Amino acid sequence: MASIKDVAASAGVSVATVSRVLNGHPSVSADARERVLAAVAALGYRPNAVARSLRTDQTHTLGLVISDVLNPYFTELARSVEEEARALGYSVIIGNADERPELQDHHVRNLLDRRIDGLLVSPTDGGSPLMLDAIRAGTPMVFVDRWIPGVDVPVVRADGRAAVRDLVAHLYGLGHRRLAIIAGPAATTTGSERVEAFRAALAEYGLPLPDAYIGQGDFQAESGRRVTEGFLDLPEPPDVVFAADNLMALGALDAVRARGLRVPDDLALAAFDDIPWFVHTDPPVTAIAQPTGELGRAAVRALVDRIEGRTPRSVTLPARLVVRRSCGEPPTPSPVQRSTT
Amino acid sequence: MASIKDVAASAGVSVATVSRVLNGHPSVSADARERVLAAVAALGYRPNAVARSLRTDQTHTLGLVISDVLNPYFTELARSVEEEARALGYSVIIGNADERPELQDHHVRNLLDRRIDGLLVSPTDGGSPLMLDAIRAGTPMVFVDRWIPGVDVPVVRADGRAAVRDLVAHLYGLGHRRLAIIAGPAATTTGSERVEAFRAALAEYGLPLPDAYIGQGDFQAESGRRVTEGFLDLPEPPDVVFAADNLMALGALDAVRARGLRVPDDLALAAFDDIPWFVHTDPPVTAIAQPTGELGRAAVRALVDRIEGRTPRSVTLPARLVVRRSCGEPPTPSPVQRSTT
DNA sequence: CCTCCTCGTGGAATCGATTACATCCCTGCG
DNA sequence: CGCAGGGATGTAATCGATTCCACGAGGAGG
Repeated sequence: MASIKDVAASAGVSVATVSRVLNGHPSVSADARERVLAAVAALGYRPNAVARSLRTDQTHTLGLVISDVLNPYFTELARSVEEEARALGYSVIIGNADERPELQDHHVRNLLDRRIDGLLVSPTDGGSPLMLDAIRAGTPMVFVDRWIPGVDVPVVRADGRAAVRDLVAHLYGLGHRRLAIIAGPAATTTGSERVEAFRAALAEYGLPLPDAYIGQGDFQAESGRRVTEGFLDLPEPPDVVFAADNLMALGALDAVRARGLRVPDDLALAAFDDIPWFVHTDPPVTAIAQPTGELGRAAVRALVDRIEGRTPRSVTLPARLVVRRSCGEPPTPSPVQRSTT
Repeated sequence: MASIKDVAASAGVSVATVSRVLNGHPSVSADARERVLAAVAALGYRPNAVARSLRTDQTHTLGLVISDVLNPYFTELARSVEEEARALGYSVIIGNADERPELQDHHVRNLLDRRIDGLLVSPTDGGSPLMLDAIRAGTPMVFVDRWIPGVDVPVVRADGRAAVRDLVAHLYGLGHRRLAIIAGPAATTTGSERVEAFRAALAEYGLPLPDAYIGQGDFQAESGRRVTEGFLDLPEPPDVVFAADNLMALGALDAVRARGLRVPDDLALAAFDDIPWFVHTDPPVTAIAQPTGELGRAAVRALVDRIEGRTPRSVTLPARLVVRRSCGEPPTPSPVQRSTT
């Protein structure tokens, strides 16, 4: 592969001049510029990004470590992150942690070794020593969706509290009184926050949230299935389960179906995170939708602000309830937004 | 960030010795090795992958350019690719082409500039000049899922012909005679092959495939919707539509639902690519399942073989029919595999 | 006891870019 | 006509690693 030296030789100039032409430096004669450009075209020369990065100490690359690529929510997030990054002149390397802290560390280490300019993380746990070190060392970082409490890193996320309150209102209106939740890992902020929001909303209606109605999941489908089976085996099973993410809702659906029971008649279901498939499941699933694309874009903007020396801001956007049929018919005629499809 | 020089200074040895220790070169005294390791630990030193790559001309990185990250099939593919690559000591940079040739070129160029060791591509079109040049220049490359005819690049893919035949047998057995297909872009191999396999299978039953029953889609949900509406507007609408990928099937479902019609009574539906959600849609969707994980792993192995100087092999694995309820009840009692859930 | 290897080690070149600094030439002004 | 200033260009240092080569010390064999 042709290098800058080959171009210089072919154009009859020095490498410095070639570099100047390529970087738009003003003081280059029209003649030299022309010859260089011709040589570049003739040789099909492309600058070696590796060499450039070594010299400039910039890779124009962002790292994105997400909890689970198979989760459509994170897929959409990754997509919007890449789009916005591309628009700002950055590439993105995605690391999939699969909800496993040691895999998350693997990716963080790998990305750091590659000298990415900044890191976007949706932490799988409360923060490994590695991650804490990276923050302390000043690695530009932004948390997205989930975060690690107690560290000074901007956070871009959705606030689901109002939507959870709307959901509980909706459920209460439909006559449900025994509400259960499939929680995410307590080590994640989204895992614990969603339970707290749910508990607070229930309290407003004087409803309890007994321990037996809090199932411990791990944001994966299998745990949703297991927890739901546990709920159904209870002497007094809940009327509704609220899954803290879409994959656990899928697992819950599996479990209900495997028992030959029906949603919402035997057990109602709602989920955090809305995805296109929820429109077409049997029945369509009532869910809390996050502004996923906007979160991804805002996260990139914050990170690039930090990288380029501006002051990044934390961003919190509201989530909203999308009522479908999985909690009972007909939906209460309320000001709450209805699904359009 | 500490460099190899800092380590050398702190250990009281030369950079050459540090490098030898780090790379497991044999001729280093136990004493020196110990001092170097201590210095590495004390400084928290991590080798700069950028510098190393410049010198060794290897990045230990694979590029993966896929057609659409939002398509669960490709997400699963990406995941298995990353897993296998990691197991073999490589990282993966994913580029999402969004079914747009110019975006595909953007990513190929970007990956080439970063001097990735090899490229895994699921081409969105018949091959841009850029891609053809890269192949000619000897870039290690492997096609996965889709490929470009006429070039000497190993292909890892699933053969769906037998499964399509099984599907047509199933449909015929249920009494369907007017079968239509939502095709993918003709410029992609999977786009045209699936139509051909469908046409061939229909011919075995003496059924025609009129042009009006071939809808041109682009593998995205919206096109599935549009094409399905066209079918429904026909003076003689089809009994069944077969969508060439899962997203167009989703669009078809949307279209049917928007008209207040029902699957399978008013229009039966089958899809190429099986995904977890198809179990829970209303009704569960009959689909052709590819061995996605195995495809991803085989593709990585082929590419790494090529990179490390061994001879890569093309791989073709069979797809299989998974019967559910979207084409009618009850499924014919046939030797064909039934969905277990 | 001398020579020859081998082992451990350091010095320095190298990968492909960017960029500070030096140089040269030309123009404009006093 | 001479000198200052600025534009165009080249030389060389630099980024952080790897690796070839040379060198010194020490052990083995004659």
